[in-house]
Amino acid sequence: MKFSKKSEYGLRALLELCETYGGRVLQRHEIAARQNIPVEFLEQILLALKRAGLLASRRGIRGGYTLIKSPEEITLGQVIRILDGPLAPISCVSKTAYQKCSDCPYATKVSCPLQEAMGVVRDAIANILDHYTLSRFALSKQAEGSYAHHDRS
Amino acid sequence: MKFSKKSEYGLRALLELCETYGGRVLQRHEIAARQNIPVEFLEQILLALKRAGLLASRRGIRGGYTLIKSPEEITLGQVIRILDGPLAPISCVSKTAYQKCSDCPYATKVSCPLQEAMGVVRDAIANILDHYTLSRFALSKQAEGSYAHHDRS
DNA sequence: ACATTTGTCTAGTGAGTTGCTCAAGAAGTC
DNA sequence: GACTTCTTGAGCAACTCACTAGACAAATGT
Repeated sequence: MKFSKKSEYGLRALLELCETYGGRVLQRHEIAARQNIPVEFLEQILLALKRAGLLASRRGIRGGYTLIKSPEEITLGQVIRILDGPLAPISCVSKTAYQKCSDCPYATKVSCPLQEAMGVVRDAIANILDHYTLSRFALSKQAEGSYAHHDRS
Repeated sequence: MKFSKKSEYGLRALLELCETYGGRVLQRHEIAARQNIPVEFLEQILLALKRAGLLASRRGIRGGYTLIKSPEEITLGQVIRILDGPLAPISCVSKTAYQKCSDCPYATKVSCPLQEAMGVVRDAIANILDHYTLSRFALSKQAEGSYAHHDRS
């Protein structure tokens, strides 16, 4: 149940791009240096985000990347889906990439216990991540209190 | 962000063991056949659950596995942690397996945006899974309605 | 006693994923 | 047209996942 480095780097990169939103462009190496990310790997991530329509880019000496949508409009859920695929913990409960499980004996039945439980988890994750905007995300760069009640994990 | 087959199989196996709880033992091949799981793989899973104290076993011709704790006392969270490790989506927010992220520039700061966001996700997942008992899980074998509101995932 | 049937343990393995790296090319700028 | 940036694609070592295999230990039946 881990998110990949790709998502992590992507989100950290967007953090930088949020800061210069509306202003100047940022180059790969600037982002990479500030966020401590391998440049060549970061590049792939930025390209993916560009193809998904979040970023614009320019080549040449004054080139670089910019956010093309406002940080209010972008959610962590979007970004993670772009870089990591669907959020669902098992694919038979995914809304964006549903797949009937082949080996599960409940696949043909009316209800599946696993599907029931994992559906709840997926909804919870999606609910949080699809309402967590980049602007709120970038906010916690400066300050912040604590959150929610703490169980183990 | 997927759970492994190990967790899935483990939970499905426990579904069977719940049914005979307090009664007879179940053998690997019975569970495997009913739940459509490769026997030898299932074995590893059952052993792990045994070492964790959820199952007891007997060898020999009348041997097999039994649940040793009541389905009320076992949660999906426990099982998944045993088979898949910590629930936390990144290790710097794990309560059971915390690790300071080495490359993150916020690691030394007071707050990290990623940690903030992922902490919320972890709490949500843990909250659901640590309160979802095996008995409730086994319940949805017979019937069930739908749950929560549906966003994408 | 001894064969049979079960669980126990350790190691191996092929396929796929992750987290990068490299190199050649295309498009801007000066 | 030289230089700088993004763009594309391929490649690759290390690791994880989902199993598989085999030797061994204990319980039972005869």
